[in-house]
Amino acid sequence: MISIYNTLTNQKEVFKPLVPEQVSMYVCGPTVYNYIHIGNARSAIAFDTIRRYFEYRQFKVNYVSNFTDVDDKMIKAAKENHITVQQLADKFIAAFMEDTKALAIEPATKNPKATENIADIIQFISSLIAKGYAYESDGDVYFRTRKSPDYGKLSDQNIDELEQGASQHVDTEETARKEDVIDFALWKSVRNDELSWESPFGKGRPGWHIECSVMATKYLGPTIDIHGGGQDLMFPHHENEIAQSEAETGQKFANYWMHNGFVTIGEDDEKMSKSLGNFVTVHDMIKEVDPQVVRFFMATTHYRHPIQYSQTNIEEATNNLNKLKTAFDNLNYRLKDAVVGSNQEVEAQITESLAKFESAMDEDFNAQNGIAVVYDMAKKMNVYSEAGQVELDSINHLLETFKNMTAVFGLSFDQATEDLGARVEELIAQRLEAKKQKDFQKSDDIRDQLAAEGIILEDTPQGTRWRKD
RNA sequence: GGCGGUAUAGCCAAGUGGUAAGGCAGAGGUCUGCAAAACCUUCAUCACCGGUUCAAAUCCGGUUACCGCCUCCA
Repeated sequence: MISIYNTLTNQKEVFKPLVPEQVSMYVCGPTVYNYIHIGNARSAIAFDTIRRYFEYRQFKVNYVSNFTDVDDKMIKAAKENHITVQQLADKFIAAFMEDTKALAIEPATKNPKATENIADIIQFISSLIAKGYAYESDGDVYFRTRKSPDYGKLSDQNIDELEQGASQHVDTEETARKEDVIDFALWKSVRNDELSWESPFGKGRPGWHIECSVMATKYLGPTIDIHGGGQDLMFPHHENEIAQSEAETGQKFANYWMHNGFVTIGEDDEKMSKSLGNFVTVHDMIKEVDPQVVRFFMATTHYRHPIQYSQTNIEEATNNLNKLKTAFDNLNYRLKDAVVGSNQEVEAQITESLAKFESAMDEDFNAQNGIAVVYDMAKKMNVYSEAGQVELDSINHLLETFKNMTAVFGLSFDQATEDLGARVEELIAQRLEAKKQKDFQKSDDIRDQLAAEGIILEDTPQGTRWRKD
């Protein structure tokens, strides 16, 4: 039984899917006007990990995540680069695919684009107008926020206080067209030659929030199981999505709302964001940091907690990941001398670890507790790899279980079957011979030489084990 | 001003009533020709004050500090 912390109710709730064994998830994706930054990556990793755990738990997951490929920022960036909005979008969608692949994020079931759903968006807006939830004003269309009876329920905001807050940040020209300052745009009129579409309300383009309502309901139905995104999207974006969607369908939009924490950066622990200009793109980061380390670091931090992206934390993650890799390799090395059969004690430990892992992850995807079980497994694997006699079935079972658990975090461990090459094999053999003759000077020289080439030799009772540095 | 979130060892970080998981770093030890890897041992009373309780990091009240949202942002 999986529990989820639901931002809508501010408490943990038992997850009950709309359809047994299935999960529909909608996660707000990026605006594709630049390379994604590590905050976007954090969100994608958090929800990918959640998705992977559902899949581990045998759920069939329908995971939809959009690309916002038309808005003011897109148009501005396209102009600056003297390319079309479409070309800009194509470029950064391709980059997104590349970056997320490096971070071992599974492709979404569907990545709809706003521009591919304009007809549905217009339809949705027309319907809201017909129902009295929206109104046209000088070519724009706005949502009547006050018609939404429980507006503010997600972010726990009071509509009157929002109104006060909103009045401090107004674009007077736009306000003049609104009935109420807290109304938000569904459709923005376009008067020049910018990217636009014809509509019953005139030439224009969709507002930001509407695309998610349209695409979520279109691809996943009027009610979805889980809607996710970064904490900063809670208000106004998700609040507005709820208002629009529930006005249109008359049904609850999403049963569970999940929001991931931020990435902070620098000594001040400051929130990283594009507007502050202190962001690191994934494109740049993975030139310097192993993407698997980043994946590990972010996936094993609790998704609701902030992540401090720092040199120290990345180094620590590197050490921890190496520890896991070493444990895997150490046990893997014993396959060659394992005897047929299985070990009851080891089997019992596996069963126990699995139960612990699952109860940890069932509890709102508590990755910290989950990874603690993985560390424990690694320790058991190391202990077993030093046993005098090891059993083939149990080694394989341990390795397989370890792989399954770590796969939830997007990690993969491969059996080292790589051929080192005849020259290296020969050197290892020479070192062994030198050791036999107690010519330690020579054996150490060979070890140092290989170490310089990135090949680490380790002596065990079963022979010389090697790994790449 | 409104709303929300944090505060646990040198660092990262679990833990919502029963006497502090785990990892990194550190110290000591075992194994090894020496290493490496690994294993073992060791390392905190939970921001502060007050209260409830047989019992609180965990509940209640208050204080302080930091962070986020309320405007584009994952």
